[in-house]
Amino acid sequence: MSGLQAVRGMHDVLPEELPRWRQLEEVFRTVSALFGYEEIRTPVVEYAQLYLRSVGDTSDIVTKEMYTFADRGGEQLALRPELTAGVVRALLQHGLFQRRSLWRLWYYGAAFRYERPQKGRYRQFHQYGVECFGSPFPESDVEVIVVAATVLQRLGIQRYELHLNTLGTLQVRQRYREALVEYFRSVRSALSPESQQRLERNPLRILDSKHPADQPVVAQAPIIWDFLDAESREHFDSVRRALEAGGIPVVLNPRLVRGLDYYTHTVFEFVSPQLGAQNAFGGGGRYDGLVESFGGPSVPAVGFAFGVERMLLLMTEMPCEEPVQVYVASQSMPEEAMRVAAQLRAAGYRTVTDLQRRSLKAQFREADRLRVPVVVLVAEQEWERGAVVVRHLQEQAQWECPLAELADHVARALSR
RNA sequence: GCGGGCGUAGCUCAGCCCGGUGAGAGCACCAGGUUGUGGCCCUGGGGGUCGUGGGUUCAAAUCCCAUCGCCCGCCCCA
Repeated sequence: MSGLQAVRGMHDVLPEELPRWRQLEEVFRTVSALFGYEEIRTPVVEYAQLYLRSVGDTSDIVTKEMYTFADRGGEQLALRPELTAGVVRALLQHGLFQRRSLWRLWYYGAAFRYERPQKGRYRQFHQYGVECFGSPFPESDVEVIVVAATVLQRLGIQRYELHLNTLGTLQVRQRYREALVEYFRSVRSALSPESQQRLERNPLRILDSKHPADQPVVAQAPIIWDFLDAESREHFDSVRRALEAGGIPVVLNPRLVRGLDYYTHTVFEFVSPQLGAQNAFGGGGRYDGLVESFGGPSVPAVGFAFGVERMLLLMTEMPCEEPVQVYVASQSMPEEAMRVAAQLRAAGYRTVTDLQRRSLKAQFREADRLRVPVVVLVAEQEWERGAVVVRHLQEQAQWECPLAELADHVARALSR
């Protein structure tokens, strides 16, 4: 391990990629607010057992992907592998469910999983998500999905599919699970080794196995839609109708199951073929039992999370934020140039000067490289009369201007 | 955690198979051509522990082993 190297799977965000990150973050904020969602921030570190109770102990996230460690007092802590558990913990710790029966919340931050890095899969990654606590009704499922779709629309991400399914109530899920186990046992030897293991621990996950051997077996497996009771069916149909009415196209996928144990009823995933093996860049669903499983009141909830790095992979346009507007070049007069630059900044123009005492030619080259529209040239000849030269690069036009009127002249040049 | 590919200048890569000619190209960067002015062109220049460590050899970027990192698939999931 070289000392000058970021930890495996963890990445720097260099200046040239930051405009994109900022654009994402701004869209998260404005869209959340548009729907009345409030931001919540929770610690990056939690007690490790928090995740055992929420994500489920059959999930690999908990069994082998968590960064855990003991602090100096011997407490087992964990870097958060996802953010929902921490949000629920915070809500309960501060008694927020006693103050209001409905909470619309959003979060944004880093999460950590100890996995083998791949395209779109990192050990430190970022999630943006929203959670709606307090409504058992399909309107809230729909609202949350519409928030997600609005975010994508504002970011110009278009080539994706929204996959939708239902897991039904806990009872439905239980009965379906039994039927699945029975079926997969009967064809056990045809399954991949990984899926044979999953059969005991988490049989639903076999459905979205990508292993070639599993494909034909999965295609013949029982379908959850045949197990839905009236309540589950009605909830599912209602969500579908509303999304259709809202002009949000969905792909119904009976084999979509989500990794985390706490989902009931609606589950959904945003997928894109551009991402390779990690083709899902966002997902969520309803988790009515989660709050209660923490020892809290019975509060229904729906939510989703986007993987920020995966969204970045889908964003083709690079927004250019706050480009420099004026370059103050000088003929061996760095101090005067700094004063002129200060004057322009005071007038509100984003302005830079040369800091390397380079030739005029080099300064103009730099201005051109920065795509600065206007160069102000400070040179002895004009300076003696209290003037400078204003040059408009693209139009190759330049004129002399008294120092006192510089801001006006720059304004005029910039408006061309 | 499992299987495979790859690490040579800031970037993209050639050289590696058949060890030995001064470690190269394009782009980028710097300077000059234009002693008050950019983009194009010309000329020159800076920059490399050939991922790291060990081994084989008279000699290793080149062969062998280990290790770290990246990429692809499985797993997992955002």
